[in-house]
Amino acid sequence: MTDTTIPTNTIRRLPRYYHYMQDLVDQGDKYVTSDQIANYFGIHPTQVRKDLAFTGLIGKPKVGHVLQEALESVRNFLGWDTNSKAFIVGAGNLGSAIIGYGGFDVTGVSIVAAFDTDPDKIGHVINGIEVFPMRKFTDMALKMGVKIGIITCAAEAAEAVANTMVVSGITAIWNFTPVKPYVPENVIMEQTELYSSLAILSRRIKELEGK
Amino acid sequence: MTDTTIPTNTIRRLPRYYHYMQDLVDQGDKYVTSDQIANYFGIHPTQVRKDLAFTGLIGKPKVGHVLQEALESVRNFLGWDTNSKAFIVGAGNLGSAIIGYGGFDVTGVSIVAAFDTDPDKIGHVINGIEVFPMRKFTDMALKMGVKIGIITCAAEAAEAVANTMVVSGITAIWNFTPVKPYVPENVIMEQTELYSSLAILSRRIKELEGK
DNA sequence: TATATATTGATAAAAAAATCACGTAAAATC
DNA sequence: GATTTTACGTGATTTTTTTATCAATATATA
Repeated sequence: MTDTTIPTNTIRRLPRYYHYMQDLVDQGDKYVTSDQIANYFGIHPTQVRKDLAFTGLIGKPKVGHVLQEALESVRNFLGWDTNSKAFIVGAGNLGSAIIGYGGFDVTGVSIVAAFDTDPDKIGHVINGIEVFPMRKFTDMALKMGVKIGIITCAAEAAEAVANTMVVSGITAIWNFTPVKPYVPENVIMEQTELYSSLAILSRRIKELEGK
Repeated sequence: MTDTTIPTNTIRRLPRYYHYMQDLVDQGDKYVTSDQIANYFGIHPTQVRKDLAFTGLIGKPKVGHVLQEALESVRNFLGWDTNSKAFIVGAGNLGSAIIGYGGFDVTGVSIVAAFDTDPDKIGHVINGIEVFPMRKFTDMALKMGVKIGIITCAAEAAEAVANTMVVSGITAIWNFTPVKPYVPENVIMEQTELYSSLAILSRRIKELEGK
């Protein structure tokens, strides 16, 4: 319906609201106001309203939002209400951490198989997920209709892995390497660079010291 | 000198440029142009110029930048030229992944000790880093003058851990939990939420399907 | 039932970020 | 040596994002 693209920042903030609202439910609350959320995160109430409005949520004056409705609305908006399978390539430390993270359950994404080229890793089971040889990727992905691929291998291999993913019908890639693999336009790529966060930290420290 | 605050987005992009430029060096190049970087990342050349200008770098028309100079300039700007120690709290999957990541070397940050409350984890050595009981945190941090803290424990413990960090002289916190602990203003906090990335992915998939 | 209050959604204003456009400088070519 | 080309830096412009304002409305209270 809405043809406007959703700001990435909005999408980034919503999971936080979600988590906070879940906490409120757990402690027995039934309602939440935008001001409450804004206050908790130290951001502007109007921003929270705008963000929530994107999900189609409408609140009641003087009351705010019914938590259950709000949670559902965000869940639905983010696509967390449909289950989808993911393959992960790279069963090293980072891969294992992602596999074992557990926190993704709520997003409806479940990692169903891991892949690696290292013979020492193949055959192992991490948190219930088996590690298969990389050459089986395409076959299995096509057969199982997997659409999400996670890249946690070494940077040098990322380009090749991304290529394999594309030809295997993967339409969304979550890439943890600092490399930016070339993929067709219709493939969604989300890059999480661990050291860009560290960069912000060390830069801010430097700024502080300069004062 | 410059009293203007640096846009976070600039700081986030610079490590990517850095990595790309490092690759160019590795393949024997001596120079790089903004257009080259922009082209590689699919962004606007002016943006690259502006970003690099923040680091104080000035290029030569028709040539671009000497790679070695550019790398050094970025490194210096990001504070990657000074070594600093970090403590990590939570030696589970994610913590182990961060400890074993290795990619942080270039940033000058080195993780020197891990902490946990789980007796099963205490005493273990992960990638050369020993896991200490949490109660030793403050003592060790003060003694070693550690300024960076990384939180990879369970969300429920994050608030308490952050408090401990603050009283232990930590001035910069990298938080992987979805909780937003309260810290004094002078403490820098950088939040990496793994599932906010996943949120973007599943939302974009949904948008695509809607078309 | 009337009035006060809190919180909403919508719209306007401000701020920030990204892009464009232009003049300039170094190298390459003629 | 003159001309062309390429890439630079920077100020102006556009776009996007965030913040402020305000009328409307549901609840609580008198």
